[in-house]
Amino acid sequence: MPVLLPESNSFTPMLLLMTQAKTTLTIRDVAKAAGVSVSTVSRVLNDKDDVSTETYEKVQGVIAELGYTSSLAATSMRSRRTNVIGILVVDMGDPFSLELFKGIGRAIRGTEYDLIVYSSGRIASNTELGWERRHLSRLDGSITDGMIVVTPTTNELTLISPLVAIDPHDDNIFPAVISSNREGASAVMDYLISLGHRRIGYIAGRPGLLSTTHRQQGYQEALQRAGLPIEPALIQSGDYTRETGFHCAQALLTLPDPPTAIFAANDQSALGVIDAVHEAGLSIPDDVSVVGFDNIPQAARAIPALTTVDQSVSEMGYVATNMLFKLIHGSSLDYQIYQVPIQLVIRESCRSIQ
Amino acid sequence: MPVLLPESNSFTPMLLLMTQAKTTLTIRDVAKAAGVSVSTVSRVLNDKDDVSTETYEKVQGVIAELGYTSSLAATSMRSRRTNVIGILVVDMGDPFSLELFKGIGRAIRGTEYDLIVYSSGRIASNTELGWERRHLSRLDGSITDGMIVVTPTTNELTLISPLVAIDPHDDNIFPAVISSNREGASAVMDYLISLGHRRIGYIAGRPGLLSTTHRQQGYQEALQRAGLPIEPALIQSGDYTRETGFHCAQALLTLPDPPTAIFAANDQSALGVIDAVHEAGLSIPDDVSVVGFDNIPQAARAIPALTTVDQSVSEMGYVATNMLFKLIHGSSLDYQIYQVPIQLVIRESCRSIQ
DNA sequence: GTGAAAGCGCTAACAC
DNA sequence: GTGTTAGCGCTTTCAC
Repeated sequence: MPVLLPESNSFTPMLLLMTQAKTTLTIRDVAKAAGVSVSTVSRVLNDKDDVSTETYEKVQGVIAELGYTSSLAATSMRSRRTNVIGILVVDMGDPFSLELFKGIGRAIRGTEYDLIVYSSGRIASNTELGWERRHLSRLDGSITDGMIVVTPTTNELTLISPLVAIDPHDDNIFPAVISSNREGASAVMDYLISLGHRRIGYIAGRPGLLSTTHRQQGYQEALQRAGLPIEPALIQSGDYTRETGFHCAQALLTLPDPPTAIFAANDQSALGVIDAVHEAGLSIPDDVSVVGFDNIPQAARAIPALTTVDQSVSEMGYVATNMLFKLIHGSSLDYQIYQVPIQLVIRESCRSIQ
Repeated sequence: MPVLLPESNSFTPMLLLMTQAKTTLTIRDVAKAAGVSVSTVSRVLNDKDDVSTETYEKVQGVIAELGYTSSLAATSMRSRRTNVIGILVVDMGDPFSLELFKGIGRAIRGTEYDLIVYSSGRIASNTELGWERRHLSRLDGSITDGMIVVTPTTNELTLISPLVAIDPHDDNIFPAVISSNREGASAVMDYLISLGHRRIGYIAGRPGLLSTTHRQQGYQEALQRAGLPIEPALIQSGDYTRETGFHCAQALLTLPDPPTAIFAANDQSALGVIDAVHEAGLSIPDDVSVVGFDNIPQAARAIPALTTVDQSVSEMGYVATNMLFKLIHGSSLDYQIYQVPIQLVIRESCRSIQ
């Protein structure tokens, strides 16, 4: 509900035009004001050492006085180095990206680098193959010194500056930071199995996503390692939503031989499981143990009294940024692929059987 | 803990160099390949109508084949219109910015605009006066068609393209989106007072922040409106943290005549209040009613069974973006200042007195 | 130590 | 309809 304040009556951008009147301040303006040539100003801007102290200070004074800043566009075009790193994301608002930003923000703080997050509104072009490549080349080699890309396919990317991929879904040739979906799911299963559970229900993620596949792989691998059977009836195909989690859990609970534990592939479906357990008049963990998995610590921890798997996506952002710094700087990497560790947050939602 | 995968042994950027070998693809390459002039390619790129269908398709074919994308830097420099809007934030990772991104992402989705979030790592320059201006002019008038700025001071900003300010702390002359801190706090108090509470404790925010001042104003105004006294003993100076919230609440609860309700200025201090109430062996709401305030719905709602004030920062981002679109498009604004509505989420944490 | 001038990739006159 | 050309603001030789 828009609140119209007094001053807002039929606003026309008058004031705005006033403040916009000023034309862009260029290096020529600074040169003119300082009584030197543009090249001298450029030298001062880039801290070249062949400028006399006297001139340097005079120019710096003028720059400060005028409040001049070089245009990113012009600088980018002319020189390789911009001190800007870029992040390419599909959707600015999704939790994964947001979590990533935290880590990237942390990594960049205190450095001399600036950060540009680039995201396109044209959804059509985002589903279309090759959008990453197109957006990438818009920044790469001009505005940014290096890029972090959150995209499933990196194979077809060709670029000029260093790149670090976040959770690539192909055999990528770039340095990358990857999730521990399989390992995390395995760890959950090992834990449940160690508690004595033998029949463990699984609520899978949205079909088609790699996280779904990997988490389910972890589930199955752990069973196999423990010599337990993989029962199709215990595996419900979910979609990472609470509603579906609810229905899947109901299906599991009404099985002739219901599982003693349920493992949900993300926080939302875990919530659905909790709903279903309560609706069935059962209690956690007395009747059934419940575990959830999530990328984002806060999401997982927001569910009280539920054992969860944390896997910090923000850590992925942090590591990726530091890898990129190294690449830009020309140093060799400590690892080409970094797998973020997982953490099992154990609460009272699981009960030991016997 | 870094996980070194097999392929990561002493990695040197060999592969990378290979993929980086390709030099930037320019408009000239496309022109050459299509057998036309650069201006024709430019015309095709910008969908000018004076190109023959034949030529148009030939050029488009080459563009697609080569995977060419125009350089943002070059385009920005030459033409006013880039179809990119920029957001300037101090800290990429703070909850306020992240929440804003959600709304901005939502607003931009499906439009023809791209989004650039700009943030600087140089913390020193961020505390320094005028950083906004410097960063702004780096993008403004070159890369972006308009900007959204999250900064307390907007007075000294001069720019070329439209600007929308988020929660400016000065008498700004730009279109802005502002918080409802005062109104929200007032609404909470009206609610508590309507329940019959007369002695309401307040845990203030971090001194120096405008949100702190405004929320406290709301607290005091509501008391005055109701003809109730403002008792200094009931107002604790907090800092938006859980720990301080805890200590402040303890102080309130051990008063000779303790309040029947406590209003915490944010979600964290509300958590501290809950801790203190429980530690004192008291219960909510039987012994004391508790309310929390927060900008971010999720934060406030994450506290179970606590009445909270929501004020969606993401909504601020959404509205700001749409205001900016209008400005860029040259349309007049519906309002120059938009105040985001607040919402009281009432749960069982408050008890009616008498 | 400083200036003049070329040109980065692109767009927008202006020719033809 | 299409090509030629002059810059946008900047960095970087190359003179002086």
